[in-house]
Formats: sequence, structure tokens, C-alpha cells
Amino acid sequence: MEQIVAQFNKYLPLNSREKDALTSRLVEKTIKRKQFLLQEGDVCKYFVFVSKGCFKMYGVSQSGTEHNLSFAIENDWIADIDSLHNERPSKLYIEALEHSVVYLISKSDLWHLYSNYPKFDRNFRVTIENKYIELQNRLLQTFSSTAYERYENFLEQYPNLSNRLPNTQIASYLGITPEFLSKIRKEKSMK
Amino acid sequence: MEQIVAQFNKYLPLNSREKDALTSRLVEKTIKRKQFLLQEGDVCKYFVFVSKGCFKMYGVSQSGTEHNLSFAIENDWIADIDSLHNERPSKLYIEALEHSVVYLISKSDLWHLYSNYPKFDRNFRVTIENKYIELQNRLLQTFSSTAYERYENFLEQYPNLSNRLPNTQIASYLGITPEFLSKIRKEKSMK
DNA sequence: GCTATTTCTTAAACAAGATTAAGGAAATCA
DNA sequence: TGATTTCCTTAATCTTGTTTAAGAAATAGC
Repeated sequence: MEQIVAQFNKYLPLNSREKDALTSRLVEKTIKRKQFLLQEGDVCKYFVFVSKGCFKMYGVSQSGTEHNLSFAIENDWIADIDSLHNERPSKLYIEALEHSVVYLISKSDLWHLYSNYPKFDRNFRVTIENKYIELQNRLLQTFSSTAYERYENFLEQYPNLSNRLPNTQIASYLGITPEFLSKIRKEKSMK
Repeated sequence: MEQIVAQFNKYLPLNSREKDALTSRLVEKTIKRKQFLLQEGDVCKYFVFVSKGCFKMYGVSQSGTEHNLSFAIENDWIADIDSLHNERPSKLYIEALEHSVVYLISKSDLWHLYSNYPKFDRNFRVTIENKYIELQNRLLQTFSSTAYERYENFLEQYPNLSNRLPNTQIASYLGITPEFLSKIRKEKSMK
């Protein structure tokens, strides 16, 4: 729990009332590798804080291919915000890539915090803004760079992830096939 | 000005104190076609509300090609949030595609509103969340659909934009060349 | 209303990345 | 530890989308 409080304190420190309000609403859960926090068609019920382990959030195209939208490791938040906020069936999956420990907060509890403690509104706004910025940079890069450049950039920007993830997952995040990533890696190693 | 207040009222209505706080901080500006609200290298100083007209926000790749990240027409907000929040030089341009009228709010005024009127924090959080959701759907679509499908989807999702924008701008938004969009349009017309 | 600029289209040659198939190396699980 | 599943690589072939070039149509600006 202290992990979450510490993460909040980076933006706007919480007083003890706010801290209690938050921690009393968090539910700890252990998730095994390959288990799902969310599956297509379900409504996303929780905003999830990753205390330990690693998750991917992805969509599946008509042909059955997975496309990773994001990863979350220790101290990240993950959820399908569209489904959570608008209470509509998700188009996405959230799956554990490792044995993990998470803290869940339900939508109604989150709304309670927003209404009664403006600081949470503020903190979550910053969290989502950062995710928005990341996504925008990624979209621009997808349009303006080759797969080779995007891979190099990924290694630089997320060294902690690239050590930890299988290349199949990285390929899916970059929007290419594992075979093509393999080709890129060979080319890179020969330079 | 009433246009902005009306847009806020959709989420969380403003009382007269909040309304005054907002409107007293807005600066009206007329922008001619092809003029810039933001250029690469500059720090984005304003959150911009479009009262009339149309803008594109885009990045330019090393080869000199423009890539449209978003459009904004009447009642939309536009800014490079990364540059605005982190006060770093922007990688993007915001350019008027038509003669336009906007309301600008500076970062410091926006921060003032956030601090003194939690409702604004709330309202802007929702605005940014919606943009985040849109961006996530778009990234997933970019990875999982063909250009043909993305074009059809664009026409459906933004009929108001597709009537108003030249196809060159739509092509750039879809991540393809105008020549290829032309090919797609021909194929579509023959179906 | 006239001119300059931008936009749209076509087509041929080309490149980036996908697909298919298959074998070997690594993890994971029981 | 042995069995099973996942992961990584290679190579040939195929597809989607790019590039280059050039002419015609539409629009903006004066």
C-alpha cells in the first residue's frame, strides 16, 4: 500500500485523511501468469495498480492477431479507461505476463474519492495526461519512423521492459510481426 | 464565450463565480488560414478553444512529411499538452486550415483555475480522458486495420470533418500518402 | 474575374513489412 | 528431470502502401 501512497506523493502529497480514504478502498489481489484482469466483452470494473509483476493490454484484430497497446509493471496503473468510464463492453484484454500482485480500486470508489477529495481528481488527471502524452508520441512515431527506428527507440525508452519481455510481445507493441523483428535484430547486430 | 460555458455545462455546470473566473481569463483571437498557433521548437503557451474555423496539429518527419495527429473544429480544445505541461519545446505544429476565431487560456491561468475551482480540474480531466480514449482507439485501429478500413471508419466517425477537409489532410491523418488515398477512393467508388 | 497555388488522380517501378513454413532453442510446468 | 509449450530465427514469396512524375480540376486570394 505504501507503494501507491509514495507514487501519489510525487505529485501532490496526501494527508492522513486522504491516505486512509485511499487505502481503505484498495483491494489486494494475486494474479498468476496468463490470467486475465479484463477480457473482451466485459466491462472494466477497476483501475489497477501494479505492485509486483507485469501486464499487457491488447486488442485482437478480426484475423486473430494480438496488438499490444501498453504494458504495466511495478508502480504503473492500468485499465481500459473507455470501458471503465463509459461502462461499455471493452474491446481489450488485460493479461498477466508474470505472476503479479495488484491493488484494485472500483469505479464507484474512485468516483467517491474524486468527489470528496479534489486532490485525487488532480492526481489521476496527471496520471492520465502522462499516458496521453506517451500515446501521442507513439502514434506520431508509428507514422513517421520505420520499424527499425521504432525498435531502437523502444530499447532506449524502456530498457527495463525490453529486458523483461519476450520479443514476440515487443513486436506486437511495435506493430510488426515477430519474424520481422527478428530480421531487424539481425540487421542491428551486424552493424 | 457562451460557447465555452455551454460546453462545460455538459459535464459539470459552472456557477456564476466560476463562469466569471473562466471568462475573465480567456483571450479572443482571430487567426487566418495558414497561420500558426504553435511551431516546432516553441513552447506551447495556451490551451486553445476553437470558436470558429478549423485547425490541424501535426509533426514533421525527418524526410519532411507532415503527419496529422488531430484536427479541431468548433467547440474542440487543442494544444500540445506535453509541451504545455512540461514547458518543453514542442515537436508539433498547430496551423489554421480555415480563417478561425479562438479563445486562448494561458497555462498560469489554467493552473489558477485548477487550484481555486476544483470543478475545472474535473472538467479538463474529462476532456483529456476523452482525447486519450480517442487516441487509443486510433492506435489500435492503425495496427489492426488496412488503410481502406481506416478510411471508411473515418468517414463514418467524422462526417463533419470529411466534408470539410481536403483529402490530402485526411490521408496524412490516416498515415498514408494522398496518392494511395486516391487509389482507395477509386476502389470504393467502384464497389 | 483572373492568376497562382493547392488538390486530385493515374500509372509504373519500388520498398517495407506480412505470410507461410519449418527447425531449433529456451522457458515453464508437472 | 523430462515433457510441453512458447519463443526465436531463416528464407522464399506475396501484399500493402510509397515514390516519382505529370496533367487536369478545384480553390484561394487579390
